[in-house]
This record gives sequence, structure tokens and C-alpha cells, in this order.
Amino acid sequence: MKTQTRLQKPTIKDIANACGVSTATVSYVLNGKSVLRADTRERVYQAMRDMNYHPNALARGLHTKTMRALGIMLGTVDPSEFVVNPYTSRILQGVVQEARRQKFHVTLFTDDWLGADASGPSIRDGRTDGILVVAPILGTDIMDTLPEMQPNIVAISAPARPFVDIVDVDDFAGGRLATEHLINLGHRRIAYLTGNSDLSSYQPRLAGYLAALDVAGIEPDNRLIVESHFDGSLAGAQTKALLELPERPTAIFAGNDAIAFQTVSAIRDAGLSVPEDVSVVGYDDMPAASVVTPKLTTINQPLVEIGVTATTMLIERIAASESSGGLRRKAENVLLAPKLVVRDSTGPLARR
Amino acid sequence: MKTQTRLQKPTIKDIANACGVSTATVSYVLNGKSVLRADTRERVYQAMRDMNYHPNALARGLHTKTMRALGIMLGTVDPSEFVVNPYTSRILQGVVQEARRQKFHVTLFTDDWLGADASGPSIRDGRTDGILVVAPILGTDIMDTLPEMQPNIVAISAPARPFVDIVDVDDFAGGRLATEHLINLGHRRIAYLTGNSDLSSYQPRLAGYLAALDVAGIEPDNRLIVESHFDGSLAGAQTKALLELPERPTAIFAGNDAIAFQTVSAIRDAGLSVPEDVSVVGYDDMPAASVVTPKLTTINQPLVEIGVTATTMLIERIAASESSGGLRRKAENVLLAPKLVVRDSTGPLARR
DNA sequence: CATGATCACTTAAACGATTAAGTGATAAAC
DNA sequence: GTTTATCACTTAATCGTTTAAGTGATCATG
Repeated sequence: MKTQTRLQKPTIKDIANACGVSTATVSYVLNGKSVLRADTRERVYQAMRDMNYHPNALARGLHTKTMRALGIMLGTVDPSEFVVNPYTSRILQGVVQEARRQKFHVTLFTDDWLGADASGPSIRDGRTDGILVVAPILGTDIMDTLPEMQPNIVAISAPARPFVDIVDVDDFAGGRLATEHLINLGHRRIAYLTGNSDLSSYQPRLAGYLAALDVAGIEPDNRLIVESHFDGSLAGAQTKALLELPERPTAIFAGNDAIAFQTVSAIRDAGLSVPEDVSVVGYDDMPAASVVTPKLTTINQPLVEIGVTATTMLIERIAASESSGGLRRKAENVLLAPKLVVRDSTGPLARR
Repeated sequence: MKTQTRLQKPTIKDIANACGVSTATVSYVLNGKSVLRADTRERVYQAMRDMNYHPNALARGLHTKTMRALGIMLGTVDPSEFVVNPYTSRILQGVVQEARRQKFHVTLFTDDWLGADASGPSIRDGRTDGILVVAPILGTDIMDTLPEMQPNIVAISAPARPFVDIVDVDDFAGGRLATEHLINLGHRRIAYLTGNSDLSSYQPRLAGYLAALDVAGIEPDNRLIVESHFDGSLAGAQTKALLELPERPTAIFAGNDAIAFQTVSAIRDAGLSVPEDVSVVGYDDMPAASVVTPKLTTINQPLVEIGVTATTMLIERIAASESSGGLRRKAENVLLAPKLVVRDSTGPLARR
């Protein structure tokens, strides 16, 4: 039984036997933590190459308690959608980019996260050193339960919590930026087709919109503030309704580009043109925004940068917890600024 | 030193001690593989809840040699781009979707894959049960070296290899489909702005284009076959050149939608219109294709389905290798059919 | 020439699970 | 009343590493 042909992967023991040294020695050449004679080292390397040996990450991780891997918790209801969602996929791009630079792998958790009980198994099972929580839907309690399961957490686009680092784009600034732009063009009746109210971006963007109006001395009109949906499905009908108001808006601030596209279509369907009759500003600066006609004025969010920043912070946190033996660091809170991208869908208020 | 306060995560031993049973018993309640008295089981569950215990996946995986995790090898040069690449990101969506259904996690490997030596460490270090190789660039040798490092492999959009399952879209059919459509509209001078020749889709699509011409009795014209780049950067100038030919093409088959967008722009810049003067068909059916003017006729690839299929096959393969003790299965080869999506950028040949 | 350093390793105890084999008690069978 | 089966566990080996502590040889020191 002992002399069966070696079909199994070789272990450190096989290498040690082949070289006539102990497993400890092999481990030391692997990790370079001890002084070894050059010829021993070379002999071991040679055996590794000959036998096509690669260390087992589980055995190593079991002992060292580090895997050089980050976990990503997909905050959306359907995690597979997360990957193509233009918003989250660019964040993910930043994450992978920075993780790669620092030689970390990235694991997408596929568990169901709804309900505190269900959450947790895989985020603390040792396969990752820390986790990134991306845009959890509002109303879930994961942000309360997670930090005590896994201290190495950085959240993106999430409500603030003690002991959890947060990275987010400044939604207030974004809402204000878009609205100010329209005000500067002379518009005063500015409608706002908001995004979903169950996302954390809802409140601050609305506040930014209202703040801009306030500074300009414009009284907000509740009929001009309509809760739309980020998938754009509601925007057509809602725009139609807005245009049929006694005093119709001369500008529409759309909660994202998908809404903006539908808004533009609806405006045209109503026999009006963009931006001559109605200006439209979007949000997100998706690739399609620069390719449609008219090219969309929109708010660009530094999404890749968010991913990079969050990843940098998480890896820092992991390093800190390794050296400090798990002392809780106080939370950091980073807000990145969105940028206004002026294209062709906005123009000065037409004199009548 | 032994009586320090328990700040560490509890282990199976802690649970066993707390309940006055052996660790084996705790393990059995965890895995339900042995008959236990109901009250013992309940006592153990209670302790787990009280102490907030979760099993360590590394320790478990070390013994069982399975992690319920899939690895993804990003075949592109820059893996972070992979995530937003409209092609690969939809495949990834299918992968995550199916992995989630079967309760597998998905790990994005961030290693450098260029060069046979560099490749390999993490794909066989035990952290995943199998790997998916997505669209490796042609000319790399990973497809030769990988299978012997990790038998559980399924490749997407990769050149065929013994013992490696391949899932791909039928590029020949796609090239023929697009060309036939133009031929059916009466076109005979049909240019082809190909994609990058270093990708495996190049040859079969070109063959499909030529086959369609051949069936229609059209002599291929080398001046009409131009190697472009998938990022669209070359297409503008190349289209301009095509339009300046003595007998200019009446239709252009673009290697992908990005190329098609630039082609349409260039046609307009030349004072011509789409589809009246020149028909354009794209490839990929990106989201933007249905949003531009004119809406783009294009070839839709079942990308999500590719991801799902590949993942299903990989998980089957993993299950098979677990039960058969690593016997090599013969390779399967699945080709999925692309679909023609007719929109507004193609029209019948104008009578002159 | 005993003492201490230094070198180049080896020994052996972890890490946190799983699981085949063993055990003692009770119940059923003959 | 001995044997056998069943139940409900426990014992102990194992998975493949890491690493603190130990060891024997060689060399320099006072």
C-alpha cells in the first residue's frame, strides 16, 4: 500500500524525503526565514521543480491565519447581476486592480445575505483575510452583525457604523453639482427623477438637489420630485406626466443614465427636443452616455477609485490587525468627489 | 497564560469542552453523518450559537480536499479590465449565477499568467476545487501547462486541447450569419473590419464570412478585409479608407460593436448615411447597440449562457473526479449558437 | 581547554477540522 | 445466561504546513 504509484500531488514531506532533509528545512527554503547552505537550498528547489511541487494554501493558511485573499460581499439581492451592473462592476474593477497590485486574490461570496442568521459563515471561515461590503440594500441588518463576525471590514456605499471603514462617493455633492449646473444655465423649474429610495444614495442626493435650489432661492415643488427606478423602466411614463404639468419643467435631473435615456426618448416622443426645449442631466457617466445622441451631460462617479481606495484601506486594516493582535482600530470615513461632465443634453434656458 | 480571556474565535474544541463531549461528536452534529441523541445535538447547537461558532473552512478543506469554490483565470493581460470588459463580464455573470445556485464561491485569481513558470501556484494550492480559464490570448502556453497542474479545468473561448473541456460560441456561424444577412439584403461588396488576429475568434469568423461569400458566388476582395482592433481605435481611419476605394463597399461587417460605432461615425463624417448608403452590422450586441442612432444590427452572443454552461460542466467534472478518484474524463466540446439581431443599421442595397 | 557563539539544521507541537476504528452500556436473540 | 447487535458516543490518526525550541558540530575566545 505504501508503494503505490505517486499520482497524488507531492507534499512537503515528499520533497523532504527526496532531499534527505526534514520538512522544516523545506519549509524554510520556501519561506526564506532561516539561513541555509546554498547547496541545500538548491537541492530542495531542484526537487520541487522535478516533482512539480506547490505548497498547499490551506495547510499554510491554517497555521499562519492569512490567505492573501479578500472577500467581496455582494450587497445586492441578486449577486450575479452585481457583476454586470455598470456601477458595481467598475468598483469591482478597482478592487481587482489594487488587490492584484498587492498580490491578493479576490473571492466573490455567493451566499444569501438576507437575514442576520444566514449571513456570516463564509466571511469568517478563514478563506479570506477581510471583506469588502458593497452597497448593501438599506433596511438589511448585515451592517450591524458583520463587524462582530469579521473585524476586517471596509464598506462601500453603506450607512455609517462604528468600527467599520466606509468609502463612498459624495452623493450630496453630486446632487448639488447637477442641479447647480442647470441653475447656472438659467433653469428654475428643474424636475428630479430620483433613484430607488431604498438605496443609501437617495437621501444625500435629494438633499444636494434641494440645497442647490435653496441657494438659488428657488422654492422646491413636490410635483417635480418623482421617485423613479434605476432600471429606467418607470422614467418614460413619469417624464410624460412631468411634461403635461401646467407649468412644465425646462430641465430634468435624472437619477442615473438609464433613467436619463428614457427621459430623452419620452421628451422626443412628446414632440420636444433636447436640449432646446428641455435639458437633461444624467448620473453615473456610463459608457453609453458619450455614444448616444445628444451626448449626455452627466455626473461621473470615481468608481474605480472607490474600489482602489477601499481595497487599500482593507489591506491596511488586515496588516494592522495582524501586528496589533486584533486591536480594534477606529473607523475611517472617506468621501470621494463626483465630477460634472458637460456634454450636449443640457443648454441654456430658451427665451420665450 | 492559559486563562487569558477568550478573544479568539472559538474552535470545535471549545464547543466540545463547553458541552462535555468530544470534538468528534461536535463534528458529527455539524455534518450529520452519525446518529446522535436529540438532546446532545441540541446542546451542541446551543453552545455554537452562544459562542458564535463557525467552522474553519481551511481546516475542513485540508482534510476533505474540497472547498466548494471555483477559480477564475483571467486570460487577459490586465485582469482588472476583465471585470468591465462587456464580453467577459457577462460570462462572469453566468458563472456567478450558476456557482451561486450550486453553492460555490468564485475566486478571481490575480496572478500573472504570462509565462509557464509563473502560472500555476494558486490554481493548485487547494483553495479552489477547479478552475475556469476565460479567453486566454493566443500564443500563450498556459493551455498546455495548466491541465497537468489541475485536472479540473473548463476553458471558455480557448483553443482545443486534450483533456480540457471547452465552451465557446460558434464564431464561424456568427461570421456567416452577419454576412448572409447583408447578402440577403442584396449587398455584394461587403467589407469586413476584423477583430484582433491574436484572439481565437479571428480565424473562424473570417472563415464564416468567406463561406457566406462563397455560397453566394461572390469573389472575396482582399482590399475589403482589414484587420482592425476590438477597442475601436483603428476603425475610423480604416472606414475612411474603405469609402475612398474606387468601388466602395455598400456594407461593412464590423468585428464588434465598438468598431461598428466608429464605423458609423466615419460613414457620416464622409457625408454618407447609414443604412441608406452603407449598411453596418456589428458583433456582440452590447447594451449601447440598442441605444445609439441608428440602432445597430448586430450578432448576439449567448455570453451568460456560456458562463452558466461552463460552470455546470466544471462542477460536474469536480464531482466526477471526487468519486472516481481522479480518473481523467475525456474532453467535452460545446459550441453555442450566436443569434442575428436585426435593427436599423442595415437595409437593402440602394438601386442606383 | 573549558566556554560560548554561530551555523545548519532537526524535533515536535501546533493550526482546526474529519473520520475510521474502537468502546462500554443496554437491549434483543437463542 | 452467554452471544450478538445496536446505540451513542470517544480515541486517535490524519490532512500539509509553520515555527519555537533543541541539537550536534565546528570555530573562535580568553
